[in-house]
Amino acid sequence: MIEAMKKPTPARAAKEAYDPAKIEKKWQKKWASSKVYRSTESKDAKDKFYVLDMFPYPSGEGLHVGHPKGYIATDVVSRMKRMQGMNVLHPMGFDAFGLPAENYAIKTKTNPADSVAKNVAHYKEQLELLGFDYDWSREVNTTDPKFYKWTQWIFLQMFKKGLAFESFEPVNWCPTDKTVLANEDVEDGRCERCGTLVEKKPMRQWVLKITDYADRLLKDLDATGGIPVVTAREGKGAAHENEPFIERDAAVCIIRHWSEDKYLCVNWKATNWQGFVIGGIEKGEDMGTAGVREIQEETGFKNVRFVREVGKVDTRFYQVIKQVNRHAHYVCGYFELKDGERTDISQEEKDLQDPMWLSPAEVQKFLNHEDMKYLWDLYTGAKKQEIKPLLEWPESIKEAQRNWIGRSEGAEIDFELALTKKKSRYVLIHGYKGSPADDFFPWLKTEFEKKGHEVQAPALPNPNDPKESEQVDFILKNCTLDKNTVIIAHSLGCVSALKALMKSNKQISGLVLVAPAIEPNFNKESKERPYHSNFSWNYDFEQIKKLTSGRIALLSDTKEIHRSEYIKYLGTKLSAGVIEVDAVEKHFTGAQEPSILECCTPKAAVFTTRPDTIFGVTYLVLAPEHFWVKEFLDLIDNRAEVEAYIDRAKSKTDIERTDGTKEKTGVELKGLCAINPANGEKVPVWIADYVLADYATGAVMAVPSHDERDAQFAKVYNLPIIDTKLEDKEEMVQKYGKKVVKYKLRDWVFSRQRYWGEPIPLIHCPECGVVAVPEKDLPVKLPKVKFYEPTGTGESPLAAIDSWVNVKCPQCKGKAKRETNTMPQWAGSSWYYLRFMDPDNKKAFVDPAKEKYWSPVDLYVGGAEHATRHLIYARFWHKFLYDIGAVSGIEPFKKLQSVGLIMAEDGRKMSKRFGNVVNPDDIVKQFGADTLRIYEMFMGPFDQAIAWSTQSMVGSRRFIERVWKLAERVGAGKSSAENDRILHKAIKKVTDDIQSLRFNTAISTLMIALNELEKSESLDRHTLETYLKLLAPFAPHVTEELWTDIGNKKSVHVSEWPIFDPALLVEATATIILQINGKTRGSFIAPSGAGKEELEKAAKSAPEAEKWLKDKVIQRVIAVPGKLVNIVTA
RNA sequence: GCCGGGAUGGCGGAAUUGGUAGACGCACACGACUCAAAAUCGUGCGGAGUAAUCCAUGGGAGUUCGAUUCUCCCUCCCGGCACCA
Repeated sequence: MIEAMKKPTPARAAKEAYDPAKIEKKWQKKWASSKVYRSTESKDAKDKFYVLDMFPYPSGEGLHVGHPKGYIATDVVSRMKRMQGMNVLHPMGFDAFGLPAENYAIKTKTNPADSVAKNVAHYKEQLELLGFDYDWSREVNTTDPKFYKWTQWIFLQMFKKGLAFESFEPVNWCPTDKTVLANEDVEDGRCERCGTLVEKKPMRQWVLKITDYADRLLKDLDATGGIPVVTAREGKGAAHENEPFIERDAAVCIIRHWSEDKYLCVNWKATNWQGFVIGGIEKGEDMGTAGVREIQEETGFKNVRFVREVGKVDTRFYQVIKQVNRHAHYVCGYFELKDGERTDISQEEKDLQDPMWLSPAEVQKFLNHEDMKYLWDLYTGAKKQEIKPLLEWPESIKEAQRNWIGRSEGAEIDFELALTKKKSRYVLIHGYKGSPADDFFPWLKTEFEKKGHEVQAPALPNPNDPKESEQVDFILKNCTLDKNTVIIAHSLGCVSALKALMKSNKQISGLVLVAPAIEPNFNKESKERPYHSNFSWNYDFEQIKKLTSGRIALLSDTKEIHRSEYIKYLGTKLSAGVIEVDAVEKHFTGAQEPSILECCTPKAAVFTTRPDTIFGVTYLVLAPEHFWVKEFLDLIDNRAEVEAYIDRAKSKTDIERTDGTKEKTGVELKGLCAINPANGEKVPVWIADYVLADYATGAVMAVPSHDERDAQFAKVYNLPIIDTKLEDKEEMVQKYGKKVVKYKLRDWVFSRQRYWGEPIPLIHCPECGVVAVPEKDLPVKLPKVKFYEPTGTGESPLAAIDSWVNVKCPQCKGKAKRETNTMPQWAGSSWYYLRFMDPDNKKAFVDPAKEKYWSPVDLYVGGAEHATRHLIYARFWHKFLYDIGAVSGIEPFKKLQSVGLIMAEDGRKMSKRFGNVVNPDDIVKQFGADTLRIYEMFMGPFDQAIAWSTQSMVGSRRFIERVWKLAERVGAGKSSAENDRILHKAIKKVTDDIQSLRFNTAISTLMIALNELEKSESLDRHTLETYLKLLAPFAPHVTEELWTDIGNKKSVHVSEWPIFDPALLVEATATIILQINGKTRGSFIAPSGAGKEELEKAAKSAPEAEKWLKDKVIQRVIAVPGKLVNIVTA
């Protein structure tokens, strides 16, 4: 064999030495000009395969060798899939809005638009050196107005659905980058970009309501995918009532005749929908009961029996009336009829459908919907229900998202707050024609007095013809208005009360307006009331807000629709909460109106996962920012101390506050107590910064005997710790609270006070409020500016550009101003994968047919660091787009693979800072792109972090050179069985390994095959071709060169991927391992098909057996055909 | 603290349902070629031992005829979450 190798008989003229510099550029140009890698929506029956990289953020530093690792992987997969005959979409683009580009621009004093263009060009050059098969005709760039027009469009859709709203809550502020940050942009209390400690600042911000999707984002991580073919619904559902698409989960009933092998099928006349009886599953029903009920109602058959569940189909359809995508399951059951006994069914039902009994063969023909066909196949056993996860994602990333969303189930329990010594004073003001003896007033007075409060309930003069000044003066004369007073006014009494308050100009504790009287000019059509002209109806809302510190509640009776508009109006003017309740009697005229008492009773809701420990509560802790702390500040005994603590907590950064190792601090709210609803016990109320304001209710019932943190706190402040027996959780929740689910996920703070981002397409109009920019005016282009440095004032630099800011209101055409905040870096990347499907569309962000064709992304490859940002944001946007019917699936990325980082040779991260960056351009120059590609894929398991080693690269280079030399040996001879065996072993392994992204073992297989082929006596053209095909995805240039050298005209990259033939692997004999007592002692050759007994016999006669079994008694022999024989001695 | 993933020669790693542990590659050593070197090709390469053989997949136990693989406990490393009630 060595002889043969030494004297090769080259059929092909010996080529000059392998020189990548010569061939790689050549092929890259050829591929580009011949457009081999262009993707179009295929007309033929090819399967599509959408493989995507997380598109790069082009920094000024360019690529280092770590960046292309993921791109090489997708390139390998896309090339194999293409050769396997699939219609491949493998695009590339650039994500370039946001802080890094802007900071780079500021540093280098170039306009971000210019530096981004330069960086993108550089990135592209570097990428092109590596021979990727990207379809560059589909390139997108998030900073291109043609692209961000649609980013803005999606934002507007969210705005219209109420998912984008203005918030004034404290947010994360980075003092270095001078912008707010989303929770996701904060790492360990520091700005993820610059490492500065983040401050909490209350600021006006645009926020996306991602929390509305928390539950679905969590649940769909574990959803099963069902059968994709069946789930892709063409139909539009629920166009009218007779439509058989059902919005809930529905029971599909396969019903067998009582004596014959026939099945009941129905034809819906209105829709020509042919299938089985189907009906929605009602709340509390299972599929069996729903089916039986539905069969009885629709067909009249009385004696139905549910036999077994058949299977499930995931159905999705577009709900025409509501214009949303819907998602439900058809759960199919098999039912039998005992007899033909039947009740009459309504004419209505008869008109809808024609029932008929069909034989199994007829059923199959009859069905005209794929879901029904599929369920029938499940019933007959022709198909098996295949349950795959909807998301084939690494467990670690799913887990990171679960942690981030942080669902916890628990209970909310109200604890009433009361002053221990001081009592409140309630001033009750009755309305028109009323008196303190009427309606709920006497009852309310008693209730307050029971609690020890003082009540003043004046009988106002001339209730039947009230005059403003008379009433106001009477109130001021007879009632005490001070910091301890709560005014409760009803109907017209609200007017008197407000006027009295304004005139007194005294600070009070709170104000409750029960069904307030409507201003006469609020609604011109409202009928004239006799008292209208007796009042002046001019309120100074700002003054009222000040005097009440905003502690105003407005009670609205849901039965009084005409009043609710006015109350809502008052609510906005007074920035007060409107509480809508069912009054006992209309307009709160019942003898008891508990909702009034309820809203006067201060209650703090606590969230707990341990309601079973409620009898162990020894104190209550509120977050320092808690609503009730502000409310009671005036009424407690140690105001100064408490205020000082609140100030201290405010000045702490989050990282200081949440440091669990520090001793806990807090202050008691002296003079205040909380009442445990379970035993009526009064416990002290504390504030402490270990309770977080923005998680759950910001209040905790402290059970030091069962909670470590509470115990620590109790120890510090000497609070009682009582051991208590545990109650039944469910029972406690039922009695004292309600079940709730809380999430750690916060809404997405979506605005940035920076220049380089998509402008938020909204306009602030003094008359109309916040108005969306009309879609026809999109995109709102980012203006070119000279100064784009952040201002630090909480406004973006855009605010200084008057010509841009000042616009006409699209609604009233009056003077208005643009929103000047911009979107965060993550906006464009939340949907870019959709734009690749249809990058030039001017009418829509993606054409629905193209979206349907390419979705979902079949393989998505990128860094694991995006687990809780990009990947959560994109899922959120996708689900939203699904809900409005803009995309067809509920998840964007089917299979996700994370790339392991490539570290520098010194084991640290590659960074300019450490001076350990390896540039791919240099590597390509020295070794060639094919070598770099093979090396990066061969380094180790793809998802594992690994250190770069330029020295180790020579192995990959040698490998290619040996292939190059092997090709010189190719002869015209026929293929040998030996070569076929070598190849087919490799075909199977390489195909499987690329499929499951185990590139390192795929390459090792190719190396093994090469070693074997080198030793093989003959090398025919077919063998070489097959080998080149297998290697082509990894080393596209050299394989293409060798491929054309042996006379092929078409590219190797569009040749057919070899198909594994197991018959070629069968060998006549197999090596069987001989073990004695489980230890390997030798081996012997046996015929491949040898049975257990044959093997046992052969093993016993093997020479090693003789040696090791001398003087031993054989106790047992285990023979595994094709593998081994183990002889066990006593 | 909770959750997820790991630990195999000098190094990167392989062993797809429990069946010859160390494939493939790097490094290293020796040999061939050469005046010489590089390149290339060949041979060797977990540890101990002349050898027979014994020991070895982070440590300890267990299940099994047989364990890198399964179960339990422990140590260490990486990643996510974290005063989340």
